[in-house]
Amino acid sequence: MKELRQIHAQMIALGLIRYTYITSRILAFCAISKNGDLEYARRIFDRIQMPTIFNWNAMIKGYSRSAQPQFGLSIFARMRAELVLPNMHTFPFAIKACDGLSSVAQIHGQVVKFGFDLDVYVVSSLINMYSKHDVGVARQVFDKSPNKNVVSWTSLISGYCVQGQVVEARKVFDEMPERNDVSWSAMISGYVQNECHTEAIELFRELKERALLRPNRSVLVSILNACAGLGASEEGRWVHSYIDENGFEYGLELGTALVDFYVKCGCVESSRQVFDKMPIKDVMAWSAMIVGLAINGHSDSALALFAEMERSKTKPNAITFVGVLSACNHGGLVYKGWDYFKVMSNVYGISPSIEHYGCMVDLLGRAGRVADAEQLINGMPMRPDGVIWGALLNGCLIHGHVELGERVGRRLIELEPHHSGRYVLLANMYASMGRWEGVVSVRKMMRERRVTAVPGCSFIEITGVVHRFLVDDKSHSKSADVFKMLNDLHNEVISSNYETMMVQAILS
DNA sequence: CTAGGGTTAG
Repeated sequence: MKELRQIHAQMIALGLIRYTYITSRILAFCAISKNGDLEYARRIFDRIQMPTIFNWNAMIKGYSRSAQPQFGLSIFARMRAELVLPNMHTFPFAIKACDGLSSVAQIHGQVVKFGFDLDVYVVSSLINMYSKHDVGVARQVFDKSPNKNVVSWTSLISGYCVQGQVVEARKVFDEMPERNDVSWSAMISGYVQNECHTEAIELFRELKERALLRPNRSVLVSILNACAGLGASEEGRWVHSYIDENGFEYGLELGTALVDFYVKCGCVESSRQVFDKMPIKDVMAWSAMIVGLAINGHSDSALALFAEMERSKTKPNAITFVGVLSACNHGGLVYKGWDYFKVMSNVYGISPSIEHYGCMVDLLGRAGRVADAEQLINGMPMRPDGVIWGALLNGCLIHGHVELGERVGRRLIELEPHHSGRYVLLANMYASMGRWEGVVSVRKMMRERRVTAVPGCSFIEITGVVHRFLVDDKSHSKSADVFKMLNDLHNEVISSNYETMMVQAILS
């Protein structure tokens, strides 16, 4: 871009600017290229007296992929006001610049008016844009269109997926006459976006077995997502070796997806190895690693990595601070947590979200500072949700603040009357204080409201077999060994003066 | 003379 500006300046100096063809090429590069400069393109564009359709299209395209696609529409409107005729290249980007259902419909009118409603490119753009707002309309356009190709089919799939209609999407996927890597990718990532992780992995296995297509990067990213959601470490590790064997680079998306996958499976070392190998790291990559260290209990490493991130001049965002604050939370670092909470808004201008408040309430509550936590909640700019009150109640439970706990617990139950865990927490608090009449009243309320406690369960995958454990579950073939191990661990914790350690952690 | 659509991380 720097070189281009120099060339452009020389052209102006030499009077070559009247060679409109070259100016057009420069304009197009600035507007469209990934390392271009849309503002600069706009300045060139504004000085052209009679822009050609090529110039107009370049500007519309540039804006349509920018942060303000609406400007693309206003360029299109200006173009029409100057009575310039659009061509087939104009519409895909004018459509992409639409921000709502009504603007799509208006552009659709223009498409019909100029007779481009048979063009596959234009039609699939329309289907894609309609499906973001109303997949029914997208379907109508699709059904009416005589020229369908793999792209229009794929647009319809992602449309259904965006609307949460995965079953419909799958029907379309099964019906389509031919599929390419993007269609597979759209269907698999659609499953993942709708939390249908198992279906995503099944479809991925089908793709592998058919061996028609090599999974592309976006498929791999989506599958890693699914593996992360399921804790399917075997499948994810397979993907990792596939990535290495096939020479895929640890780019931002794929690298971050790998980091996140390992983090969610609790393999902090593997995730750190991938992270360290990533040649370029952006906010998301740093955040994934920091959050990962934090949720796996490596508070010090998480905070050290945050310091490193600051040194690398990568600007942290709201998610980064979720990681930083939860690191403080897991490490019991109350004062540091407060400091970071202030740094977040004062230094980085990030206003705390409900998640950040959740971390702080949790942190204060666990440290026994329930009054401070309550004060923080009262000062929140947004309405506290169940997570916030739950964190406070948990603090009350740990530190025996029965009056506040009771108040919060009752409030929480009214806020989420069908959430069994809230009743259980309150009942546990009564039980811990020996207030059995309280326990009985909570149990009674649950019975009357027909709220049943969902037993907590956890999964672990060992050599491809998933083992499931419920509370007090003795059905597993090795359950005697499991309970013996638990008992040994419990005794070890008791004898190693665990409480003193906790108090030190909280006071540090 | 130049150019167009669908998938992709925290």
